[in-house]
Amino acid sequence: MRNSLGQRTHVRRRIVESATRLFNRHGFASVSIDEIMAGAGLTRGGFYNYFQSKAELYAEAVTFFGKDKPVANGAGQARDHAAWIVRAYLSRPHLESAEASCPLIGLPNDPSKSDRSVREAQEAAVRTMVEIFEHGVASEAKPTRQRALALASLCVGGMVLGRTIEDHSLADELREATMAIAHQLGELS
Amino acid sequence: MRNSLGQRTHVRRRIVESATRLFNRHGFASVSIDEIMAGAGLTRGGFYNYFQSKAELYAEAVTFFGKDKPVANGAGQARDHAAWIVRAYLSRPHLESAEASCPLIGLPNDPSKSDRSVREAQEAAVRTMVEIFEHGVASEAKPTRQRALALASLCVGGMVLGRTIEDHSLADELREATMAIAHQLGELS
DNA sequence: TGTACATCAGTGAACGCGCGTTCACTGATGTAC
DNA sequence: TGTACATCAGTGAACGCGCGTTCACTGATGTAC
Repeated sequence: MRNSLGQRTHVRRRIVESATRLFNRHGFASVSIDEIMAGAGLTRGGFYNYFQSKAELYAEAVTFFGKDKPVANGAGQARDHAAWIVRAYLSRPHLESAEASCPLIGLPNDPSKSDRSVREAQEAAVRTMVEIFEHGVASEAKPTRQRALALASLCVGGMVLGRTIEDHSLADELREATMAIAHQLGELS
Repeated sequence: MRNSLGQRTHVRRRIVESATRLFNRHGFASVSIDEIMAGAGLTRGGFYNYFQSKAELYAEAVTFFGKDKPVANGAGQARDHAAWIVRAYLSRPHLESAEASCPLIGLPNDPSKSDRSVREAQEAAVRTMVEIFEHGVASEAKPTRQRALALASLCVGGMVLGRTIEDHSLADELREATMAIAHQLGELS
């Protein structure tokens, strides 16, 4: 199975995609390399042909969070795009989705034990999120940065809490209350 | 060392206190029974004289979160007490403290893998927090419940993000922005 | 009061399991001739 | 075009470690007499 460079690149991307899906949903510690590789259609041992460690892959998966989102570029330039993002972020599909998710929701419990690269990637993800909100908040809503920071807290907090609640009606109530306040905050609607 | 019932109760409380401190700070998975027992001045093996499993202890430690806080009873009846709580919750000491913390900040990454009792305890902690805010929000700030739910999201989200950020100036900025918006939200200041 | 025995909180070694990581091997593909 | 060999992506067994849990043991305290 000696594959060309194109094959290698393709396989590598499949691993990163599988990892992104799993890490963003379950967090660093709760995902095994076995699961990641199975998700990419491979077996455990091949992992180290592509990455030096689990932490390196995690950092790579998280680093690009947001970077490739449509809202982060192009179509996302409109000043009210924060509204769109908040609605998507705090939507029921995002709450319940087993697929797409945000890495900030499943942050490792104890970042102090993590690699430097892991922490840097997480921090960069936070900055990216805040920047997206900062550019997306209505320009007349000042101070813009303060609101962007609070929006980040609201979105992440709402999802963290929502995911721990099994009672669907309470989870929905929390999600919708958070969304309503977030919209007020950004003067988004 | 055959101790009286009073001794047993005392030792048991020491274990729970040690566990609360560690779980609230680091989360369920990142704390070992060794560490908990060392924190109580004992060794590993004795743990099962007091608890059936790590999950049972975690549930007990989390269940009483907020129940014994001064803000939750007595002095906390004043209508603006949410202001006091929010300030304490989003304070720099709480962000940086290695001691006191809130179990909701270090929620296990993957609650779906946890015991039923663990999830129920977490859910109860969320409800407690929301209730405290609901009673503490200024009565003229309506809808009270919606604001209480959003406050919970803000507080937890702010701390989760703040704890992942190493850059102190960014962490402080986020903390303060979140606090400012929270105060506006509860019409608290 | 003193002695023998029973109890049981606490100890620390050991077990089992999951998982990150390593490694010897395989077999399909590419290259040399 | 066909054959022999080299490469290396992928495999799966094995290793090492951490940690939850179990268990045989110890030794201080309480009780019976």
